[in-house]
Amino acid sequence: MGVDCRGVPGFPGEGHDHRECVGQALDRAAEHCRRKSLRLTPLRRKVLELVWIGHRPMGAYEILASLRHERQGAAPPTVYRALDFLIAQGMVHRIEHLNAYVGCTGPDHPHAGQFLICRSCGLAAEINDSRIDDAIQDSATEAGFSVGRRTIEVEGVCPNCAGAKD
Amino acid sequence: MGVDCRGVPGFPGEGHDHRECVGQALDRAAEHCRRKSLRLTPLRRKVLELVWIGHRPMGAYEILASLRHERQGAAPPTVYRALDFLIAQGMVHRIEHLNAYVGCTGPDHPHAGQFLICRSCGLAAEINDSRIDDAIQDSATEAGFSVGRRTIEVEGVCPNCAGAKD
DNA sequence: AATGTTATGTTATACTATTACATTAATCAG
DNA sequence: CTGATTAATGTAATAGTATAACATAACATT
Ligand SMILES: [Zn+2]
Ligand SMILES: [Zn+2]
Ligand SMILES: [Zn+2]
Ligand SMILES: [Zn+2]
Repeated sequence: MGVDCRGVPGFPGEGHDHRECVGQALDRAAEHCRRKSLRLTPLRRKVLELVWIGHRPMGAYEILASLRHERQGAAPPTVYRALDFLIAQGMVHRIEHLNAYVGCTGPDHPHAGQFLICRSCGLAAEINDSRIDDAIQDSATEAGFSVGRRTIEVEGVCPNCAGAKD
Repeated sequence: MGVDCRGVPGFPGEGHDHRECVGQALDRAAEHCRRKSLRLTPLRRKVLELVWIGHRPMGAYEILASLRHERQGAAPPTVYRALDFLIAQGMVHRIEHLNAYVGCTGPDHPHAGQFLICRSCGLAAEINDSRIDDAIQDSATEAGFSVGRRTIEVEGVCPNCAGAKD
């Protein structure tokens, strides 16, 4: 069934079964909400699906445009409120330097995502590497700084795109 | 003369001579431009000075408002163009998650800044810790990803503010 | 001075996000 | 089931951030 696009870290290969990939994300979200007695409403579910449509970060207004295909009256707050919920639940991360949003593969335990973002194809891979977290923690501690939310975003070229240059 | 606010890493203490601190930043900028035959125009110099006024990230429109005190016709492009120049020369960094800009202490060799940003007082300390860079580099390499620009922003509580709680 | 280049002025607009308040839908007590 | 309560969404307006496009001015080179 192609490459497992939930594999972290890594970029999804070309052949991966993306329908399955999105389906799993939606299933995880449903299960997560069920356990926490939260409401994965049709709107929230749809926004999550739209965020997952590619493995690339999507802008809020891009999501809004898609959403309007089936929900004609949707407005910015419609999307931003759904995103707020999904982010609070760890199902979506915000990429600061793109003002864009991307689905998270492992919402079970809270974490700030660490991202590799390809400048060529736009795909984003979430890596959650404890070495990076540890290095930040060590450095901050030496400065007497108590660490909260972290933003780790690395722009560069993914292996697929680097290979394509040959 | 108080704590040296150019010391990296670290947060400037209360007593540091900030006039001197800004003066040094402007001097470094002038020297940098002289060596590279770049023009540190009055506008660019003033914007750099405004960015340096606090050790806290400043928004573009906040800079614009200050700038207008002495340059009545200033408009958004006035500020953004100066910031573009200063960023390209490594004299200023952009803090993505605040949409704000902060002066860099070491523009000599190009680098992406790593920042500790206090959620209480707003001060930003630039740390450029090779351990963090190395961890990112290692992780990216294992994913086959070639690293370009990095965004490392850590929000938390600085030692001054943590101490103030007592 | 004539020319080409870089920087700035100026106006308008695009893009991103939030406020405020009205309405609807789900939950819960009785 | 009804009514009260809370949570979610609809809707309109606005705030905040950044850029496009073109004109003018300053600077550098010949
Ligand atoms: Zn994640
Ligand atoms: Zn790529
Ligand atoms: Zn720096
Ligand atoms: Zn502080």
